Amino acid sequence: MADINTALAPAETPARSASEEIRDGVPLVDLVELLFFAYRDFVGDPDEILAPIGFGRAHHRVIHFVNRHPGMRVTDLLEILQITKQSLGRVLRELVDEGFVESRAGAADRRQRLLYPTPKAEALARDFVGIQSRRIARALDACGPGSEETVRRFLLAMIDPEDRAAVERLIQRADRARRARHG
Amino acid sequence: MADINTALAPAETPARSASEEIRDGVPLVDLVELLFFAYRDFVGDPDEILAPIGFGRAHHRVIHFVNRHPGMRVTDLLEILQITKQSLGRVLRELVDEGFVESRAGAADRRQRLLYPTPKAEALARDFVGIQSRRIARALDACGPGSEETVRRFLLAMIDPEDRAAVERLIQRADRARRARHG
DNA sequence: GTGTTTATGTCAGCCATATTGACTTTTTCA
DNA sequence: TGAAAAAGTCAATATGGCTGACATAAACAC
Repeated sequence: MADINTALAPAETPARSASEEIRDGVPLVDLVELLFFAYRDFVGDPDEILAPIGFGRAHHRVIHFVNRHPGMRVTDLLEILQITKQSLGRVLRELVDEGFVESRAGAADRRQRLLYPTPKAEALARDFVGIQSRRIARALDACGPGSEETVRRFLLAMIDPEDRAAVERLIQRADRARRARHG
Repeated sequence: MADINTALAPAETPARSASEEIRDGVPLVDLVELLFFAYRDFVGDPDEILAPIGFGRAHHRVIHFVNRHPGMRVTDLLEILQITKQSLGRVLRELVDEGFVESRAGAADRRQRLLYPTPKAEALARDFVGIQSRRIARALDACGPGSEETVRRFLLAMIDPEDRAAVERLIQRADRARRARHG
């Protein structure tokens, strides 16, 4: 198992793998671990809301994306979550059965099932985004002014390049729709 | 289900929940989704390395932390991963059986089992950190100078306040040990 | 129009990772 | 000497994934 890091190291620098790289005083391996801990607590937030109603994190993800991007096709959701339709199937059926998600045939293409949140799901999704946004707002407060844009660019650039444009379009479309509703 | 966001809104601002908050032009909900996509791809990186050897993400996490913090107690690992000892048990047994982790009794307290990586695990861990560090380095390149420290502070502040000091100590101790080894 | 492709859904079986609860062994320590 | 701590184990269960096979309805291509 050859170490491709050392193999790629430029000749003029000392043999030092990317795992030992330090940038501006910050070892990158520290950021690897901090991202692990940050995400661990970030996804733990919705658990308090989910536990009483008997839903899990899979339900949280579906409710979030269906609420934020109403009218999304099943295929779109599969691509976002990167799971199989069989995996999504069970979760989605429960959400439809219990009145959190509505599935309507597409107007233009009636094969499609477009997914919409019910008022129950909208309330739940607001709570999810609320608790996670407050965590993010607190963290940005600790970073000084202008950090919002730095963090946004960092997270976007962390996404696989081939998916990045699609994610940007998805988010921009959702923001535009929200502005149209609320000003 | 009362919306505690609006309940907490200061009187002088319009009634706008945290889920609609915009800071410096960046809607916080965008950061919620970007963090989801960023982490999705970030944890996908090690899969390429794991698949051929029949290990999963649970094995990755254990190998990473045992390698980065050698001599860690089982209890420490349980607290970091926030799983039960029964869950860890199976994964750890596999890693010990296949010669990736060594478990030695503590010198001072012989009840403790201190965990050490074998050379095999060290090589694997270097590859894990390498591939994830390269993703982070690429992302930092997209953020301009000084973003390293902003991102570090952001991620640290995302961690639950009661765990933050422990995480900082853990990372600082590992960095000191690494400097002692490599200069 | 007929045939292929697409979007969706479903059945069946399986795997990885997590859980709770009960219990044991070894060792430390008051 | 007895309680408490660190670790390990057995059993049963839940969740959230997976592959493979197959079905249906609608769109589309020729």
